[in-house]
Amino acid sequence: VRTALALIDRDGVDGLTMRRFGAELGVDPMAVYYYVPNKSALFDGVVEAVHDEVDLDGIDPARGWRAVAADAVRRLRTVLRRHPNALPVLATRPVYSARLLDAGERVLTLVVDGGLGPREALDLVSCLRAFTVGHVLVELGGPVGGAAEGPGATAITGSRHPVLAAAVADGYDADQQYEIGLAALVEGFALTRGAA
Amino acid sequence: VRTALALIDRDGVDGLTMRRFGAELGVDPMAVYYYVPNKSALFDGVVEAVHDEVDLDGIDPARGWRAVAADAVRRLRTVLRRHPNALPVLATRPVYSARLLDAGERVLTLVVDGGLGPREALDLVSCLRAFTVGHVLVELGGPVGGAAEGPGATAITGSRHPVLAAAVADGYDADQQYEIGLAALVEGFALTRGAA
DNA sequence: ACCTGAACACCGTTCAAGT
DNA sequence: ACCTGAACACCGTTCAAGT
Repeated sequence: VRTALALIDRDGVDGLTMRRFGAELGVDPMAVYYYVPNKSALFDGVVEAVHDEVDLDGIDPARGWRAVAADAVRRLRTVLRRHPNALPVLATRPVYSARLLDAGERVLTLVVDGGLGPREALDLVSCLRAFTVGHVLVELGGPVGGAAEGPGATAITGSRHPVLAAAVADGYDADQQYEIGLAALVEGFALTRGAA
Repeated sequence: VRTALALIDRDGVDGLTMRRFGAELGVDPMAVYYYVPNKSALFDGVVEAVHDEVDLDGIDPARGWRAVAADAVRRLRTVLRRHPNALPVLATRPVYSARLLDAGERVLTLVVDGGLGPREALDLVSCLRAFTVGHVLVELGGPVGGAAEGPGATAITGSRHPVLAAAVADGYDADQQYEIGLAALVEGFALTRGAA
């Protein structure tokens, strides 16, 4: 599974091929099928492997649920950005393995220990997670300010897109925007669902 | 392009094949290449087609930027949910066509007319968009409360996942959770970046 | 200008066969 | 138990050829 992830990191999702995978392992391509039922299961393994990189240690519930939830999801973001090629797989494949369920429980427990009710914790973490995945998805898709690659790409023109141009005028920083959204989501949640 | 989207809606992303596409059009499979350079361009067309379904008419800036932004993104969500099979394509492919840029400008203009600065409008809409796409992505991936399909799927067990079990105890409603996150993001944005 | 069909270099997966 | 290799039914794309 580790080699599968490495292959995706290097060559993209389409670069992971049962044949290439076998070659990388120095083995007949079809030998893989003895250990893995099919390519789909291999992808599931990759999803788990990426999530395993998220380090939840050292998050202190005593700092309160806002800090806990924000930190947990920041760490997820860091890992996601480390594997840009694997992200489409992550975002697209729902995997309900015991390992992933355990990780979810762990995060929720931290947030609950930070002072939120179970239901509120789940809603908050789910929303933060959705925001994080979505944000990294567009960030890695290319800069919002145009400059996109490929044919058919169009740049922002001040005459045709005055508001967009004005918005992007003094730069565009994905990290900064992520923090803005993160803060808004957490504070807004406190406001509308608020506990302490 | 319309038939391409229909094919995806019916048979999934992998169901869209140049050969099948040609067949659906009642034409030699390879005739498609006269009109479209490659499959990638066809996908770009599909992304545009889906976005075109988002109806921005009748959103009244007079109701203020909060209502405008929330409504715009709710309408996006409705469209995304209408094309579950196309969503992975949407989420994954950045397309910077003139058409999509125009649509973005239009939304931003509405929000700015609703009383927000250009930069704030871009940050808010980007974050809302990321949240919306991410949320629909997990919603369509399957219910969070387990019940996932496929082998290796595990259910939540009260003993192993007490917090998760407690959180899901009285049901789980994706629409409701989306509205919670949406409200939190908008209100939190008002709080931290606030204009009127 | 528009379409055809053969061909090329790949896929994922199955399966009988080897050790 | 673990690996091989031929085979099957597909892919996307190119290209010479037809009308």
